[in-house]
Amino acid sequence: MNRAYYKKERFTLYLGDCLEVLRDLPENHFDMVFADPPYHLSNGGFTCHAGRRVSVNKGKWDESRGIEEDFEFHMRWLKECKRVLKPEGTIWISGTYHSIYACGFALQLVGYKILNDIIWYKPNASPNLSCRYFTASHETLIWARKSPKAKHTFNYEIMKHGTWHRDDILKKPGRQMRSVWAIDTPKAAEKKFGKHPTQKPIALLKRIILASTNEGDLILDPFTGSSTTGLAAYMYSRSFVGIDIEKEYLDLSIKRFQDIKNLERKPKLFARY
Amino acid sequence: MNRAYYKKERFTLYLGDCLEVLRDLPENHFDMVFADPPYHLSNGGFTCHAGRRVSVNKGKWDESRGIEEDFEFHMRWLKECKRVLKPEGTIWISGTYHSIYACGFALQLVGYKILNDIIWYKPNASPNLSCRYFTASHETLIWARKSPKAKHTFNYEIMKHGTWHRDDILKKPGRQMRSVWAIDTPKAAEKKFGKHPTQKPIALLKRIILASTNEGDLILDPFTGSSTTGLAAYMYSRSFVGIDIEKEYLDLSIKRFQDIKNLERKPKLFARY
DNA sequence: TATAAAGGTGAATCCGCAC
DNA sequence: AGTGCGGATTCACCTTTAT
Repeated sequence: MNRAYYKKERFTLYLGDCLEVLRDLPENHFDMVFADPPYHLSNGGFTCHAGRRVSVNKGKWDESRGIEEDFEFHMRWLKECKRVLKPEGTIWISGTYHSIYACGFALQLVGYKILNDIIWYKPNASPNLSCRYFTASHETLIWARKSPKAKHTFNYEIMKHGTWHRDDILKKPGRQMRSVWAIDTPKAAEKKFGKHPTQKPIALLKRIILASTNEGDLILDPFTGSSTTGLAAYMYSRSFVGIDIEKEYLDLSIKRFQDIKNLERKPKLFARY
Repeated sequence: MNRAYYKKERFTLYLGDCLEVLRDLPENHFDMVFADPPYHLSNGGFTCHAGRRVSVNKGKWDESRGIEEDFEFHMRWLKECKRVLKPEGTIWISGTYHSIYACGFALQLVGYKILNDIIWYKPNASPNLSCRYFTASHETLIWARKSPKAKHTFNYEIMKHGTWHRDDILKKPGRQMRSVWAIDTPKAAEKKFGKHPTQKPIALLKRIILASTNEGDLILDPFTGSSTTGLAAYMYSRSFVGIDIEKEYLDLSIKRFQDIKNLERKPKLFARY
């Protein structure tokens, strides 16, 4: 068993390759997985290597190879996550078009049942500078259940009657939560300890966790990055296990976790819903 | 060569299996393809057969078989569409989570380059009756180019400076068109000649056609249904070829096309942008 | 002290130009 | 013909200044 890189109360971090760490975790163990997998080789011509972005543009043959290799990778980690999920457990996957189609198709092939796809709309997205495309201003989240049969957690009333509409122009008060959410990308205040390229806003993870888990549940993030998932889990009295291959990001996670005590003094960030 | 089921001016319909009709069309011929492919066997437990929906629920083995068969089908029609597209041509694919991940991944494997994914948000979507999921209120559209190299058409200024904001709460006037569009589902007036299960609003197709084609361009819809694509193409002086395997839907298409003359008297439907 | 206006900064991609 | 650099593009944020 891998030794934890950091453990405090209900917040645990493992340093290492996600497939290797996952193999050592017990099966039927987690209530929910949130995963923001890396893009790898395909499409963008970049891969994440030792914390730096390295060009791997080797022409069309390699690009198509990259797509297939990405897909194999997604199949592998999705299978491992399925093993460690409880039968009634669910998984969230986030991504842009570079990765989400391979992920979503792999998810279906591995046997998960998709429950919803959710669109995170970013009202404050950056403009498109090339002026030859639409301005990318959303990410896709897929929510799926391990087993086609089991009964998943969905906190319908909290989603419906919470005060989400105060920050989300698309949520109508007292109406059902829909599949498109308007949430700003993180502002400077949320990034004060350092930057992670795909850092999610805490408001997004809070909504996900409140919707699909209960107090005391155990949540896993196999590509934890700066651990926004872990912070939201901790705030709502869930337990958390995060994995990342980059020590740099785990150190950033720890700084953010230790700062939660400061956040506690700001009631707005801890508003229940 | 298949004989056209209907042809008038720039509006042509073929009756038959889309793969067979596509095989008879010349290569490097079309400027744009819009496709709303069927779900087939997987996931929903339904298949479209002779105009009726037939249950094909045969348990898990068949479900997984269905996913793979769907994928093979998507690979086939996407390859055929690639052949008939001009090098600088683009393709739009629409779908919900049941089909869009298989389609998107097949698209990438076949060698298209994804340009954007667009979210069609439906402000007037139906509520979720089970109360165990988020309310599905969007569809996904993928926009991709045949060749990774060639230069595609994108009418940036029309998208940016058009009056879209009059009907779309997410479009800011004078700002770039973004990847999430708020457009209502078709009202009764748009369905007066009959119903098609996945009929799209004319406003959606008008935006797509104005964004990604020029006057006189040739547009193909291999699963044309009630031919909303064809109507929008005709209104904007593009040429159109539609294919469907259901005679019933082609007859509906013809009724709608012949009614365009009436629409012409209603300036609102013909507003340029 | 709060609100409003004004100016500088940064992000990603493509183009043309020089070599 | 490939490489590599600089410029252009847009819009939300952040900071500074003004009311």
